[in-house]
Amino acid sequence: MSSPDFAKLGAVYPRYLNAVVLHGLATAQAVGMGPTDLYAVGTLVFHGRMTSGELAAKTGLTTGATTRLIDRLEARGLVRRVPDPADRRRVLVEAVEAQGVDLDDALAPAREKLARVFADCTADEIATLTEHFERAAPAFHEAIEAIRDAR
Amino acid sequence: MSSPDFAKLGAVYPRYLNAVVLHGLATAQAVGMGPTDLYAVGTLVFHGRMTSGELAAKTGLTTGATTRLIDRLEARGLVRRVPDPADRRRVLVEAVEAQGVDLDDALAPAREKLARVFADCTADEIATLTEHFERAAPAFHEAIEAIRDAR
DNA sequence: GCTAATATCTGCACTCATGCAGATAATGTT
DNA sequence: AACATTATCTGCATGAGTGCAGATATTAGC
Repeated sequence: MSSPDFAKLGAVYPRYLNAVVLHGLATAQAVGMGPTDLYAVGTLVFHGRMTSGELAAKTGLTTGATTRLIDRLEARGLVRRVPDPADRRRVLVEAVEAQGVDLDDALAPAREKLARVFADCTADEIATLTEHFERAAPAFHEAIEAIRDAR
Repeated sequence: MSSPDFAKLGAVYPRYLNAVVLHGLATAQAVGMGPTDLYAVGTLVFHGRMTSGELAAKTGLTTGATTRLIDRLEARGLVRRVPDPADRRRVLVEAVEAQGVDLDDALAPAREKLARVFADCTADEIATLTEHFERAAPAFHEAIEAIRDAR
């Protein structure tokens, strides 16, 4: 068995990440969402319910701007405000499970085209890919923390 | 050999894509770039040099707004204007190969953490992943086209 | 050569997200 | 019970990105 071909990976991977990010931006634009809104929803989906203040910290916005952010997302039905029973000053924000229909429509092409890519894979390959995705996702989130802390 | 576990993939994959997009947004924000600027640079890197008008079509902006977009990117040194020798009305825009140092810094954490993920893979796994990235990138770009055309 | 069409650029105005500062409500502290 | 602290929200102002319409330069057609 030969050693891993990291050179080829290094050539392919940046273009791949680029494509994923571009697709994310195109999707957001298609449903009329700005980058902050997209980021906030993604953060809430990943980390789960959090307070308005925590969301402000994650996004780097002031608490005032975050209030407006939540207003926008709530108006779109992407997010829900839940009063914190333990501390009635606080507002918990959570992503609504059934995301908007328009968002679903915008993601349909990617779903279809990627399903075709995955369909050609063997069971072993799917297992390899799944494990990679499982490990890479936290790595990206750690990198996000590092970027934020560096500022 | 069992059949591919698409159920698990379906559970893991959206969170992974979410993480990639979030990281892209955080990176852009860290270097003070807006979503359009990020999208434009990514498009130029992927598709290579193109005219101002073509970039306008890709981004969905008017030609006027695109002029300002190119101004911003050029001021940052991310992009270069090249006069078209065949048609002197036209301006070709191309990504500068040596991207800004600050962008490189912002990507460093991701590089490091992902290198660790890839380091644990066998040569076969790297090959599987590389092939997937190679096939998925065009799929995302096709999806982008589909989203754009649908509007 | 003259006119029409095309590509990019510029002036102006507008929208929208955001920061800032103060207001309101709730909790903790003594 | 009074006061300080904390969390979210609101009013106002600002700035960045964008559309629109017209200007300029170049090419194509007759």
